[in-house]
Amino acid sequence: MNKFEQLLRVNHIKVTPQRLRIVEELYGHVHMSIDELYQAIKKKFPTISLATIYKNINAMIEKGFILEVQIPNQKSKYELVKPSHSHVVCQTCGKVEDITLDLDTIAHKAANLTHYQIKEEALVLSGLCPACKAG
Amino acid sequence: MNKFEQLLRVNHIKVTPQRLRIVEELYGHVHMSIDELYQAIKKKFPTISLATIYKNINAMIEKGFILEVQIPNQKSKYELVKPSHSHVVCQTCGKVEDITLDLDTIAHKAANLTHYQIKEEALVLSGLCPACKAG
DNA sequence: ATATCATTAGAAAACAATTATCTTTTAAAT
DNA sequence: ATTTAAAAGATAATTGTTTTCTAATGATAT
Ligand SMILES: [Mn+2]
Ligand SMILES: [Mn+2]
Ligand SMILES: [Zn+2]
Ligand SMILES: [Zn+2]
Repeated sequence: MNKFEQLLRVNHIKVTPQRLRIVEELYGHVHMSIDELYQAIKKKFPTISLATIYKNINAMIEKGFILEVQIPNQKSKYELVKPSHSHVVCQTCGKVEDITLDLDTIAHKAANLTHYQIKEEALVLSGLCPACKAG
Repeated sequence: MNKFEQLLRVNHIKVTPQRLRIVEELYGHVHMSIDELYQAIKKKFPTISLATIYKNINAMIEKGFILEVQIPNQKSKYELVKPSHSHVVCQTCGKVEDITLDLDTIAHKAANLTHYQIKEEALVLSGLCPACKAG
């Protein structure tokens, strides 16, 4: 049993070929929008329905092993859950990359200032990637 | 000439009663979704069209004096541009608050790690507000 | 103040994104 | 192998956003 099949079983979600391809795609591409997923999966799975993508993405978010990443001026991307991290986005070419930054200090400061109990942090930094900066 | 009228003129956008109400509402409520704006403005302006809200919000974003704030599990909110700041959101009641945090260190670290030129930062912290934490 | 012109508001239609419904198929447990 | 609940796929319905068109209005010049 491969790791993607395991991922689905561990999360008590039935293993189907469509779901396996979704997690395989996300593993390979890291961040994908609904439509990017749909287009990618259609190549090997021409009959898949867009509704299947939506339903499964929502189910997987519900189960907690994939995550929505909101990006300014783009459709949301989805990714497999992994250790908490932030994102940098290129305003020119749209590329999205992971970056690990320690937000603990910031989060504590925020908790002290607002008296909120902070549970999640979402940081997106936008700018120019090395390629677009040069070109 | 009041400050809202000025805000529109300074940004080279024609002053209309509908636009004045939009910026007045945003000034009063700080963060509002399209629909919250629509409902609020309809009270004093029953004939306003939803398309007018959309068109004006987009125009004002274009001009650069209002800003979209993306929030997990909520529709985007819009606010008048003011000094850069972050947001805390209550996962229970949905309340959104401003918080001023210094992200410069983080942004520089990110620039060094990724070689991106960072131009904007969007940080949203989610958790429980004091009221929901207690109740 | 009035006339002019470009822009905007409003209404409706068009378009896009997402969710719900229904039937057939399929995964997995017995 | 049989059974059963869940999922896929197709489609319709819903929701969200943009476009189009015409009448109204704000800005500018007279
Ligand atoms: Mn990521
Ligand atoms: Mn704000
Ligand atoms: Zn780039
Ligand atoms: Zn709350």
